Amino acid sequence: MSHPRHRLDEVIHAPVRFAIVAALAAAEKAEFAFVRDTVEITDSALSKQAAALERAGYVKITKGYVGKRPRTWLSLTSAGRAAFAAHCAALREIADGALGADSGPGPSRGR
Amino acid sequence: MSHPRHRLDEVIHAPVRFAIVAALAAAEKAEFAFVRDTVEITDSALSKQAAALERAGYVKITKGYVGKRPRTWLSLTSAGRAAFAAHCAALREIADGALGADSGPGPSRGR
DNA sequence: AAAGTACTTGCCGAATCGGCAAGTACTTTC
DNA sequence: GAAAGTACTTGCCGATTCGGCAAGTACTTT
Repeated sequence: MSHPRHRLDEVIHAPVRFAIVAALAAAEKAEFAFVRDTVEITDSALSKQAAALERAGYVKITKGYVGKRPRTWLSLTSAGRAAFAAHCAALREIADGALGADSGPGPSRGR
Repeated sequence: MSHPRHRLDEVIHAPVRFAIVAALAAAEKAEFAFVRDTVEITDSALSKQAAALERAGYVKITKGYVGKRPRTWLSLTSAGRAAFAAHCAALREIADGALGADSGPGPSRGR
């Protein structure tokens, strides 16, 4: 007795964050600039959303240097990976129909 | 040169509306109360979201009577069905990785 | 006449999002 | 060594959105 929509993760649902998490899920670890270019977002927005994802415990932000220049890397935590998987599963459940929620097919089925 | 996230339909993306549209996609035509119970939402919220979907041209709202009692039915328009399909496709593209966005696999690939 | 059914609408406060611009901490260039 | 550039970060701001609650509408049933 619970529609899969309730299992959607609000943090991951936002289009931008969904894209970021998906990009990270595929990449294992990615540079800030790479994610920014992939998702097509401004520095500012990525910085904010990444911080939000970190706050949620879904992303780990690592800072370091490449040569003498500062770099930031983003990677999913295991919690983030799990949340993403769960979110996708919920999305699929919803998309594949609310079938099974009621008795079955056929329109105009009152209660 | 465009991340699939840009193809997400804002009207459909909202969790509640996504659930409503999905329910309708599976049902062909459904009673207001059926959708409300399936999606687990209040009358007020469904009424508002359904109106929004109608404004977007995605849902058709039909009113009539069953015996002497008023009833409202919701159904997807063809535009709604198409938008839903497109939205799901974009969702999948994103979820299946931003692969193909850049040159290929491998982490730490700068620009 | 009062109550109930089946929604609809207005009001409201809370939360979110992105752009823009300034800030930080270094490094490189002139 | 002062100015400029790199790589983000943060604050401010206006716009939009969403849901709950409660009152309203139009009928019908008790």
